Amino acid sequence: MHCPSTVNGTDNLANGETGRRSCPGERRVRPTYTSRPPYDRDNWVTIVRRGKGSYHMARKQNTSVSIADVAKVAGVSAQTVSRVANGSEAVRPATKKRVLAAMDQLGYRPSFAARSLRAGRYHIVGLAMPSNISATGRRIQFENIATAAADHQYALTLVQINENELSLTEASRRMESLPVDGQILGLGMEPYDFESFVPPSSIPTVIISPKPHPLCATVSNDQVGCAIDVVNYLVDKGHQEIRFAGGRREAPANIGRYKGWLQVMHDKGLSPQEPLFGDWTADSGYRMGTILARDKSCTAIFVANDTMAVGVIYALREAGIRVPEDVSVIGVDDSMVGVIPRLELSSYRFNDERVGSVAFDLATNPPAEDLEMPHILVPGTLVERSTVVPPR
Amino acid sequence: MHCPSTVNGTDNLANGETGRRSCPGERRVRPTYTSRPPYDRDNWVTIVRRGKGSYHMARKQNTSVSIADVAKVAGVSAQTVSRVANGSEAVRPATKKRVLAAMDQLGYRPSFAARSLRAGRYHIVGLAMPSNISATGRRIQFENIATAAADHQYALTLVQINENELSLTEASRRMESLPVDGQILGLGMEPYDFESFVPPSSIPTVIISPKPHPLCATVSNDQVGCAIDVVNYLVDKGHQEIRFAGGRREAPANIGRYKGWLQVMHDKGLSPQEPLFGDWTADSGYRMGTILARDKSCTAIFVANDTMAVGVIYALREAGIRVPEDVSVIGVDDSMVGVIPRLELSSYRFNDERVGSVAFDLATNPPAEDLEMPHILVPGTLVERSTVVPPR
DNA sequence: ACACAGAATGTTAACGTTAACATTCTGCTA
DNA sequence: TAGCAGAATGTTAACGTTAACATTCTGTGT
Repeated sequence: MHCPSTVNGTDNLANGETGRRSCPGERRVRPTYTSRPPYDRDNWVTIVRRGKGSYHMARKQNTSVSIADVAKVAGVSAQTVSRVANGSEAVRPATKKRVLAAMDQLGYRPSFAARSLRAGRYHIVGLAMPSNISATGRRIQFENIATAAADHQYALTLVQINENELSLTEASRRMESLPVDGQILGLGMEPYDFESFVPPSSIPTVIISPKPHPLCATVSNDQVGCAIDVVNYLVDKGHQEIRFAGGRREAPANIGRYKGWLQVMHDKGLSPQEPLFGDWTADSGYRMGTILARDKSCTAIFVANDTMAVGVIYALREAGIRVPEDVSVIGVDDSMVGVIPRLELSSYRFNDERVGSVAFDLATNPPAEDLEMPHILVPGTLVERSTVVPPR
Repeated sequence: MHCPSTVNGTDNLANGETGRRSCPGERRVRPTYTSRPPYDRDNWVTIVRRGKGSYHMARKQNTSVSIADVAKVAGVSAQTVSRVANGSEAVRPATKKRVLAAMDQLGYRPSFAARSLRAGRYHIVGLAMPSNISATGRRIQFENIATAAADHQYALTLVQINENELSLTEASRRMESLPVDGQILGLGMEPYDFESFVPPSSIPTVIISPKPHPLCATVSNDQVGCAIDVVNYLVDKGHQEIRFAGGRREAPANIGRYKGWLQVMHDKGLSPQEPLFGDWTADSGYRMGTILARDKSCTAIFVANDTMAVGVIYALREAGIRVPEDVSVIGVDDSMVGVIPRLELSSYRFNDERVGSVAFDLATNPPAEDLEMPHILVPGTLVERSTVVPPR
């Protein structure tokens, strides 16, 4: 993803000896620019300051210092250095001091590769995700897995999967060549090889999926449960004509929410009207809203995410329908807090933190060989704000 | 971040032999639930299905298969296996076939640890970020670094830094014990040890920072340049009374944008009115909007991000001031596309992709020892939409 | 001063891979 | 059919670390 190299005249200043390309307008400035108020945009200067003594020296012996080097300098055996490095008790204070001094002097850092070669473990979990991490849900999931890992002193290694080829097999294959103790596959959409995927024997595998998999542990937000809770809530408030405004038809999350809505409507003996489907954006919500505005009998709308819910509300209000006085609206995700002033959108908040920690847990501490594969659905909670009231 | 263990009665089904805790409401369901329309929320079933032959077999010899095992089975030397594994030409097709068969049979995977111990490289870059990755800007940065890494066949390892102790030294220390060839430190706020930080000699280090650092390469979006472009644009449209509605006072991004605004106002001989500051949220924008609504001479407002710009616009409109007819408003980030229907907010879009690729590039292919430390500011582009027009 | 227990330190080997060199094949030429 | 070049394969050693065992200290009690 390098910038097209339309390098303009003044730009060559930024091309270092390494041959790095720069983009038009990109510039290097001298270290002091922030303290020079009359910021001069066209006067690009190349900085000259360099590291001092210690840093420069350290760079010299860049070619990794090994435990043997430290041992030689400290006048002890490699094993003793290892003991000091690992905080063993059985080292005389005087020796320890000598070793620490030698480490410091040489800038010794234990080699991750050598350590994990011995240990057979990495203390890292891998996460495979599609490239557009930003999409709500995915992003939050990612963040929470990262947090769970950090809580357990694990690092997280990310493998980006091309949006267009969501294949569990491919994701897993790439992960296998990386230093990970377990892998979490969060591909969002159901990948085409979901059924046929066989997890590698070498690393525990968890799939983030609302659908169970015969050979892998799976974790997910409980989409159906979410819809059940939301629709029950609306019914409890007294609503009977509850419409469903969904997201992308084939999205697993959308399907789950739709199913839950349908089920409760049936269970309660209510007649579900034609569901609508959008594409998760506010615009598609707006479009559905214009249609829903014509349904005079409808008193509540369950929208499959908050972004679309905003669109629905705009459309309703433009059509002269008040929310919540005339029609109640509830979304999913609880993602609109602090984004739109004076909009207190009722919503459903998933427990992404829990999903992350369960996924991490299953990936690093997999169930025993002969146990069944867990399929865990994590419930969220309904967030009451002000867009749902009893019908008039 | 485990769930408090108020495990209820029915819940113990979910407690596997591994002693894993489950949360109330969490459940395991049988694999077939999605195809069982009358979804029964209270009937939790534990799945029993297990892997078949091949999978089970593979699990057996879990304790990693080495190159020597493959060699033995294939009746060749380890070196030959290595050659096959690395796609060397110099292997007779018949031999290659035997080796591949042996690999397949045993489920051989080369050991990352051993390989990188030999190679001295990992093909992984490390990224240190504060825990709340979601914050606009940071998230996008993250995503773009991940993409840049993927483009170069690198994986990305994330180290989360506690929001409350943003220390470059600490971040770097943790990174040093991980398998990374280079590190990118993106701590957001300026960490307290920015000045005193000495990068490790072992791995190339890049800081994402609008301020240069004497010992490290630095990359950043050009905040000052952004403001300069935006304010010049407003001036070109004919605006003279241009107010600034900023974000968190001490945030580096906010400071840069403020400085750029101030500079252009001075350069153009315009008199800058008192700047306002919020906290990046729509609510704070709304608050600033109510104040700005009282300034009758102001014709344009430069808001330091889009979220606040939305708040400002709401407040203005509620005060009966039309946007853009009476007052033009422009934000930064271009983050509101598709979020609010019918709002076409003019904005400034940073080139985060470029920042990510430059950061990655500097981390994996650092400038030669005796070169000056680069400090690179990446410009963005102004996005004209419909909230800026010439003043009446 | 001597024996001895236990602490401190050292030695060896192994983790899995591959570069560099060594050896053995293969097919071809004279 | 010997000789040979070059292809195919094998052997050795090293990457940096640490578990397991071996050795050497140290101080204490006689």
